[in-house]
This record gives sequence, C-alpha cells and structure tokens, in this order.
Amino acid sequence: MFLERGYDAASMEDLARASGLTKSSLYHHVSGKEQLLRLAVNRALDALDGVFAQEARQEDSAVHRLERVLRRTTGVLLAELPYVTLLLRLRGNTEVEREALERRRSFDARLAAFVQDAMAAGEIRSDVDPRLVTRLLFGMVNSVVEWYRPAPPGATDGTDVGHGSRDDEIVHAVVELALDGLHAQRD
Amino acid sequence: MFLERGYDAASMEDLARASGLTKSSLYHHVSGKEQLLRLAVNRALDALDGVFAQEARQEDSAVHRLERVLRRTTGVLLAELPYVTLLLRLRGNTEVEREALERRRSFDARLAAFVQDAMAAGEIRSDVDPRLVTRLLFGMVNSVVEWYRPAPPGATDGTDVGHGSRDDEIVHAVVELALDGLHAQRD
DNA sequence: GTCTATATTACGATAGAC
DNA sequence: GTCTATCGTAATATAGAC
Repeated sequence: MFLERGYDAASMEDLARASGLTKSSLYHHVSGKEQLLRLAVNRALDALDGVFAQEARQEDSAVHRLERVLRRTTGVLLAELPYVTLLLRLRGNTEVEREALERRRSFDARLAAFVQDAMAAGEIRSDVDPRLVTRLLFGMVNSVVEWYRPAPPGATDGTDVGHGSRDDEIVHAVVELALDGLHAQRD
Repeated sequence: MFLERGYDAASMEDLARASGLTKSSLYHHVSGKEQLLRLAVNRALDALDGVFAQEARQEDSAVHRLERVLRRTTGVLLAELPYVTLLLRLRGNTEVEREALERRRSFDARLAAFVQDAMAAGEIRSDVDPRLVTRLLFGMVNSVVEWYRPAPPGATDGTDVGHGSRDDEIVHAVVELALDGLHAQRD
C-alpha cells in the first residue's frame, strides 16, 4: 500500500483492509503507521549493508571491486525491490524517515569511496568529478525501482529458459552500460 | 512545499503560509490543491515536449540525434528542476496524476524510439535490449533530481568562472558516461 | 483580495466488549 | 486477537464580513 499510494496517502484503513483485518485489530499488532515504515526501510538498509560484507578482504583491482559493488547493489535492489523502493522515496518528514535517510547517506558515502579508489588508481577515467560519477552511476541503478515489476511466481514466459533470469539481464546491462557505454560495439 | 514534504503531506495551510496568504485567500486564486499540482506538472511536460521541437528536420546520424535528445532532456530537467521533480514523483492517485502519467508515458515512448533507431542503424551496441537501455539511460538522467540543488542566484563559488556552469558539467558527464562509460580513459 | 470563523470529512489512534 | 464504536485532531474547502 505504501508503494501503491505513497506512504502519506495510504491510510491505516487501507492497510487494515489489505491485511484482512479491521483497523483496531491491526493496531493490536503494530504501534502505528510509522513502525510499519521503519520495519520496511530497515529491511532494505540491512540488505544494502550486506553489499560490503566480504569486500574488505578482497585482493583484486579497484575497478573490479567497484564492478562487484555495482553488481551487488543492483542485485540487492532487485531482490528487496519493494523495501528499497520505499527507502528511495523517503522525504524526511518524521524522525523515522530522518534516521533512515541518515543510514542511507552513510551507505552512499561508502559507495562513493569505491569510485574514488578506482579513479585514484587510474583504473577508470578521471575527467569527470568522482562524486558526480557516483551519483549518476547509482542513480541509474536506483532508477530500476521506477519500472521493474518482478514476474509472478508461476509465470513461464520463456524469457528465462536457457538465457538466464530477467534479474541477471538487468545486472548485466547496468554493468555494461556503466563500464563501456553505448558506443562499445558488441552485438 | 510539494517537494519538501511530498504532495500529500503538504497541507493547504503550509502552501498558504509559504505564499504569505491565509488559506482562504489562497482559495480565492486557485480551485484547490490538485490545480496547483496540475499547473506544476504541465509546466514540466510542456518543457519536455520541447525536446523534440526541431528534431524532425535534422539530417545527421541516429546516434547524434540520440545524443542531442539526451543532452536536451538533461538540460530541460535542470532548467525546470522542481517541476520535473514533481512529475517524476507522481503515483497516480488522482485523475490529475493519471493524466500527467499518461503524457509522461508518451514522452518516454518517443525517447525509446531514438534508442531503437540508433541501434537499428548499427550506430550503438545492440547486445542489450533497447527498452532496457532506454530505461537505464533516462533513469540516470532523471536521478539528477534526487540530489541536484541549483546555486542561489547571487552565489559565486568560483566553479563557474572560465570552466562552464555546473549545469554544463552535469550534461557533459551524463553524455560521456552514457556513450563511453567509465572505462574510457580520458584524463 | 484578504481576512476570521466555521462546516465537513477523513485520519490516526483508543476504549472496551467478546 | 478481533471486533464495534468513538475520540481528538487536522485536513480540504466554504461563508460572509471588510
């Protein structure tokens, strides 16, 4: 409901109906609307933190580390789509939202460090501002939440038979565009 | 106010205070909250339609036309930032929003045609789905609204003296990343 | 055009029976 | 745990004086 109507426009009445309860019954289980938001966005933030899990003890080049972080971030976004979507739409109106945005800023700063490192190592182009590159790069990744709708569980549309899943196709396209752009001729 | 708090969370009281009027006085000038939204998003949509203005009678290659559309779309987004931002956040809750989303879908389809054309002409890589490329490309462009804040009118921070404006830097970075990616070594 | 005052409705949240 | 009924508040919007 938060995604369909937006957090503010979704009423507790809407949420209750969607969960098959009355408003009062729903309040027996949760303290209020804000708690539901917190539960959802913390799930997203915990998953995103996992992107850096084994990154500290990796030994390869800076650009490969950047590529892996890019790949993993996109993967988490796809795997936890509704929760990440909600996170990306926060405006900071309440304390819950401001805390989540603070955690998100911290995550973004860690992403930026990978771009900086690869640039400092001379492994990616350095004719553009690294902060700008970081924002555009992960802006492209985040934009996936604007249109991606996962296939319903039982659907077999043929696109995932022997060609890898839709998720893999998206991750592949993101990495290819990010690293080599549209000009690269590989068809 | 719509941007700061979100359309739903912004009350007519907030809007009235921001405009230096009382709620009643504000209602003397506008029919309600929805009209204000319509005025704002139509401004964005009209500006975006201008992206294709002289495109029909251009004679150069498909990839150059795509690059120009990319450049212009980013330019419009920067020039009309608050209105485009609002447009990109619509959820489709009301009739006004649904009409705006319909116009936006039409705009997106026209963008996609430029990517398709360049790919069909063999001028950009064709190893990725053109619709996916379009979404990621213009997702990157649209993501600018998430962080860009124009400089206050009188500010002279030195970055726009002899180096082009901040807007130009962003458009440049978008086009460079889109066409050549991070690997391109130009420093 | 702007104001004070108010109608009306919907929302988040609670009381208390079962 | 779930319900009906309701409280208090804040929202959109209007009436009518100046």
